[in-house]
Amino acid sequence: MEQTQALSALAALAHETRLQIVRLLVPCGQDGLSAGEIGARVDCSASRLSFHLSALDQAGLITARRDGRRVIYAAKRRQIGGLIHYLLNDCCAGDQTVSACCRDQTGGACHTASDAALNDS
Amino acid sequence: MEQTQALSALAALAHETRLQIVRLLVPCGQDGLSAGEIGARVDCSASRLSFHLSALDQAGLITARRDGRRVIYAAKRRQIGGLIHYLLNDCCAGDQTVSACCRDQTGGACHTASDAALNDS
DNA sequence: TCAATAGTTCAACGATTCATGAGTAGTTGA
DNA sequence: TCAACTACTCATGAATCGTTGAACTATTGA
Repeated sequence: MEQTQALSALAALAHETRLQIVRLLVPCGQDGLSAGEIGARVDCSASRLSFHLSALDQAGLITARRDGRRVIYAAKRRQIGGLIHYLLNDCCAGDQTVSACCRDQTGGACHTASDAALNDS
Repeated sequence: MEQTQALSALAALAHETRLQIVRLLVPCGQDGLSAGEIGARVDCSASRLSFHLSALDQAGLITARRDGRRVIYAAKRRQIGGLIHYLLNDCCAGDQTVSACCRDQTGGACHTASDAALNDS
């Protein structure tokens, strides 16, 4: 993933409704959900929903396909994984503390030897 | 990490200059860099830099401490790791495809059996 | 062909964010 | 105390984003 792509993906996710849409779509996999179903669960107007869906689409985080009179949206899980990979490896250069906290957040503690004594770095 | 916190962290990262600052600070760990050093490497005006640094600070992604006449900024790596953990586990519910693509992006291929045949979901 | 259904697009408005430059505040050394 | 240095705050104008409602397009079935 390139920086431009990552930036637009981050901007797309930095919105409550859109994050909620992604949260809904990921477990549905390729089957996805229709715009109407998403709208019913997300509770926003049709035009607003359409706006957010196209923002996610343009950011490359979801795909759209028509099925009769419905439009089905599905999460592009590989792209989402790619974004997380980018944050972890490109932006944080595979930093051990970041990786450790990414893997394990139970209790908010980090478990790498070198960071056991750190306050909140 | 809570949703509100994650949203502000995502919004903070969704900007080229701020992402660049994080990229600079993570490898420096607790030592961090002074505002002046960051400004020299990031190439933006002092006031703009200050604005971006305070945005990152408010989002909980960096810390500031004074050292003489300098102000030293350091990445809060645990928070950054927490954000990535949130994306992976809360938003994507630990989805296997997302996790696999997050771990391995070589060639852009995913390696879970169930997703080998998927196009780009 | 026509009505109903499912979604999208558009213009308009308000709110927020961004970049700039001027001015201000804290720290140091003479 | 004062000048130099380092960094922040504030006011401004421009640009972007988010929301709304009305109008539009595409599809289906009678």
